[in-house]
Amino acid sequence: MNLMHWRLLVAVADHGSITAAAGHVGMTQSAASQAMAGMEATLGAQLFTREPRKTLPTALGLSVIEQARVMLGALQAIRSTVDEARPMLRGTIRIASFPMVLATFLTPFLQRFRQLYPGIDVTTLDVTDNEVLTLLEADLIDLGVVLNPKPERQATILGRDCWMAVLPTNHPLAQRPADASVSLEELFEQAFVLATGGCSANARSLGAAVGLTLRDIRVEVREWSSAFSLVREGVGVTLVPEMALPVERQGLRVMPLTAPRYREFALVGSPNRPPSAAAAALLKMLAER
Amino acid sequence: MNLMHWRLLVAVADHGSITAAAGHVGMTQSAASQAMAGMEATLGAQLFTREPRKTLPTALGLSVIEQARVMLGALQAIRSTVDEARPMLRGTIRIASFPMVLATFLTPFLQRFRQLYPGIDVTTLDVTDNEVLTLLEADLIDLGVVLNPKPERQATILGRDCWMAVLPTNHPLAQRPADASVSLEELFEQAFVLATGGCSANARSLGAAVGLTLRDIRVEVREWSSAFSLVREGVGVTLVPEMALPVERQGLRVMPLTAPRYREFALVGSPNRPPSAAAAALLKMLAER
DNA sequence: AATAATTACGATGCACGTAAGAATG
DNA sequence: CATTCTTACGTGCATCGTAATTATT
Repeated sequence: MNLMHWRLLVAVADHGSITAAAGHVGMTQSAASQAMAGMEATLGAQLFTREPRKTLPTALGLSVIEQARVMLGALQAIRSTVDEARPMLRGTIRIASFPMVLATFLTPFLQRFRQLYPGIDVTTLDVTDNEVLTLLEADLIDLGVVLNPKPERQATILGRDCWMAVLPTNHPLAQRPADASVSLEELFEQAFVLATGGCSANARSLGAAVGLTLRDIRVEVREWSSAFSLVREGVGVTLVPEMALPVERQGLRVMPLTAPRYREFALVGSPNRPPSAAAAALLKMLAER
Repeated sequence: MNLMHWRLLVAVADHGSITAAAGHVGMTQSAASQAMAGMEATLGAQLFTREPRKTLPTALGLSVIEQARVMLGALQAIRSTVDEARPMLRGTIRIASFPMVLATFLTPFLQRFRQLYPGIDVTTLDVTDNEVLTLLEADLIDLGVVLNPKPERQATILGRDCWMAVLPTNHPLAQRPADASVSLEELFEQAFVLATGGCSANARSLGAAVGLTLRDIRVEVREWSSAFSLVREGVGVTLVPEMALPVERQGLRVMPLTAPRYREFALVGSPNRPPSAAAAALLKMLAER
């Protein structure tokens, strides 16, 4: 009982003749006759009455045909689905992002994506946030991770994290109760260790956005981890994304901001051309996550 | 791409493993692996990603599986339909009716029925209306045609026809305009040819039902055709069912009754036992006609 | 080592086509 | 006599199973 046989069954019903149906599905009269006989034998019931000039469905045949159409419809739907998905089957996506984000958000997501779209090669570049913009502008990558995307740019949010104040345990502000917070204004008055994580979005830019400036920058470092050492040594306080916090926080007091500030990571496509089918699939999956 | 393969596809999705799915549908690992590879090759797209411990559907695979379930559902529906229809596949129905009805209503209907239920033998007996009742009562037949069934008896209407007055062309009442009618009262006053057609429902019983009696019965015959000859010869007028009218109406004036009277034919089952599956199928088909 | 998938290969069987036969109008 | 379905028979492809291979944990 092959699938072709169900097509044949419906064709016989539509044409009122095995011969005509056979021609329609590309079989011999003989093959069609045998196939129909075989189906009836398998089901153990007569589906058509053979009269000299025409073969018409029995009552049971009519029911069966109706459901056979459903079956064939589903089969056709499968074929359409596959054909429509064909552009997304193969392809390449180059994604640029900056350190931390790659490991924290992108990697687990891409693992799932690669599982769902095994034909699409996804390569990632680990650069700075400014370089992402350059690469996007030059169309050297398909997608890039940007921080705090402008609303006019269509961007898909990948995740966000919260800026946290980090102080030496013995710092006066660190003596507040367990669930206390610290305001950006207070923080900016302190001796400060400015860490950038290689990003242009850092404590300084965060302050600038609300008209605050750091009063007393003692050191400026690129690596977040360096900043934590300096804070432990009592050089100053610092402000870092939650994601960058170390597991070992001995000697550090981590406090939320009174008015929480976030940085959002989003994936954006090239500003110059629409995303490829592969990239579109990735963005769609991200949006539906 | 066999139907079993679609079952396999769904089973793989459900079990997350080709091996487990193979066992579930009764195949070897090898056969299953080959089958899946074959399906993917035929569709020209990868449906699963093979990882060492599990094989999970790709995005396309998920869509395909969804529709494959529809397909298999339809297939299962077909199997159920056939199984449920099995009692109606074979059987015997004996139907008793009386002349005219058999030819006019029953035969074309039974022709269609035999086409739709070729496994059911339908035999017909041609008897009088009284005999039908006797046969039904004695459970010697499955179905019988009765005239004007009592409402309390569950009966399926086969058809009806209209009582018509038949007069000699030169009869005084026959001189009325083309679309004129004649009342039962007028008719019963005339010299009358009483025809019965072998039925107990005839002009006399029709009159008795409304308190009229035939004033002047000149002849009483069994065959309708005999009555028409007598009317042509001017022996009297008669009242016959429309169905019984001859094609050749030379010398006859056929007029409707002023208050039309009908006789209804209906199929009823035995009053003692429920109808067989086969008989039920016939009654259902008649009711849905 | 254990589990899972793929590959190789031989065998079975099913479905097809050619061709002849039967039935019906 | 033409049309349609069925039967007979031989062939070929598809699919299956056994068993060996690969790959991963």
